[in-house]
Amino acid sequence: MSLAHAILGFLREQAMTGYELKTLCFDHDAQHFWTADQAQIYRTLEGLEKRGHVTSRVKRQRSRPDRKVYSITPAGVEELDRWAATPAPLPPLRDPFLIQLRFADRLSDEDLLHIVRERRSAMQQRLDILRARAAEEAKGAGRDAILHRLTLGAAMSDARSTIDWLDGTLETLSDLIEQEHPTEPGTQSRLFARRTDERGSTS
Amino acid sequence: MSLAHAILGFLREQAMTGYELKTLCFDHDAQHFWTADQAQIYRTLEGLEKRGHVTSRVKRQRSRPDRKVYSITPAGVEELDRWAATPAPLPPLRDPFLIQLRFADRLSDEDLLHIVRERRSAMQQRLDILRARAAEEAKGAGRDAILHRLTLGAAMSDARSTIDWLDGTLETLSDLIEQEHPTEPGTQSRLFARRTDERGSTS
DNA sequence: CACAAGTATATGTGAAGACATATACAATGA
DNA sequence: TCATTGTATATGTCTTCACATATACTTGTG
Repeated sequence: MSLAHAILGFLREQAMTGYELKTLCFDHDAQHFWTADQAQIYRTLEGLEKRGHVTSRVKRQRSRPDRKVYSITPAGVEELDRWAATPAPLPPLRDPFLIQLRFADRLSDEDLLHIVRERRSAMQQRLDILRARAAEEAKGAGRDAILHRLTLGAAMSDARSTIDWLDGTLETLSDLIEQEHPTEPGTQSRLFARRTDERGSTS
Repeated sequence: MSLAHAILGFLREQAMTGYELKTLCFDHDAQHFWTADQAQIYRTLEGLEKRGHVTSRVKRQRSRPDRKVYSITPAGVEELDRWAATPAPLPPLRDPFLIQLRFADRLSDEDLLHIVRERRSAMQQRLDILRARAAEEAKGAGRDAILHRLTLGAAMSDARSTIDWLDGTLETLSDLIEQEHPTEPGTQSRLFARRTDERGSTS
């Protein structure tokens, strides 16, 4: 269970509540490699406590709901290290967009180009966000900081290469469409308008 | 539900049984963009039949279990086209390996390099398989064939860029380790042995 | 001859994830 | 003052996916 180990990882850095794990860790730090639901986090914490990988103590608060602060146990640390050193199988290839593309032969030219362009723009947006985060966290030469930066780099490299592939795909498809029903010069439709920028935020 | 639409796509090309969908389609054609369990396929077919997107008729066989051949209905075709033209949200970034890397700061140098190298080799293997498939199916200039090749290209481009990132990561980590505890010339450990090939099958 | 592999469908079960909703109170802002 | 936002935990339910197992007959292999 990956989520459990991600939680152990964050708790090893600092004891925290479920709420903090969600808002500080999963919504920011881990955003580019693991996203998690609030409900899932709480239920996973329960499970970890049952297994003795974490412990909790409740802190009373007058003005707010009580905080249940979770700490990692030695058994939890051991489990995390064991898991982190065990090569995991590759995640299965599974992308709904590629299903769409695979079976897009009956789509109109407009719809076909549209879904690819939308995909590109969504990817560009993701890349922009990643770049912003990378710029923020550019400091630190310790092992931690370097590992953290490497994971960000993985996400960025992935987004970047996907965008490149989408651009190639767009060209292939444009050529195909043009070839299927050639237009006279001057009659060229807006469909084939070239992108104006290659890398910048397309927003 | 992506699986349902993938099934509709294959059935639009040809009426088939659940068994054929599994062995001919999902284990081969769709291997690089959607994998599916046999049980899932059968249950999804049931659901599609209830919704009127497919119909089935049973063919008696003396020597073998009966075949239940599924065909797509007009409603199914409509649903598929509608779905294929609707831009889907990006799949969430979620990779257990990046969790491992993010929290690998307490791993030994050996373990750290080991999981990255293992990952590289698994990716290389995936890429080799994809290349073999691309070589087999290099024919065809129709829309179908081109779209199919594009999806293969997506998977290959992804694997390739991941390998590049892993190579960069390996260098970063080697440098880091060397810097943390420098070795005298001649004492250099096997840890830092360079890869012998960049792109070929590392097997 | 025994055993494995291929053809074919189906069910049981459990984990993981997605989404909604309940509770409770404080501070902030329109 | 009324509504929203933030802090904080918890439960319910549904879908998707993964893994195991049952059934049944045939063909090929050692």
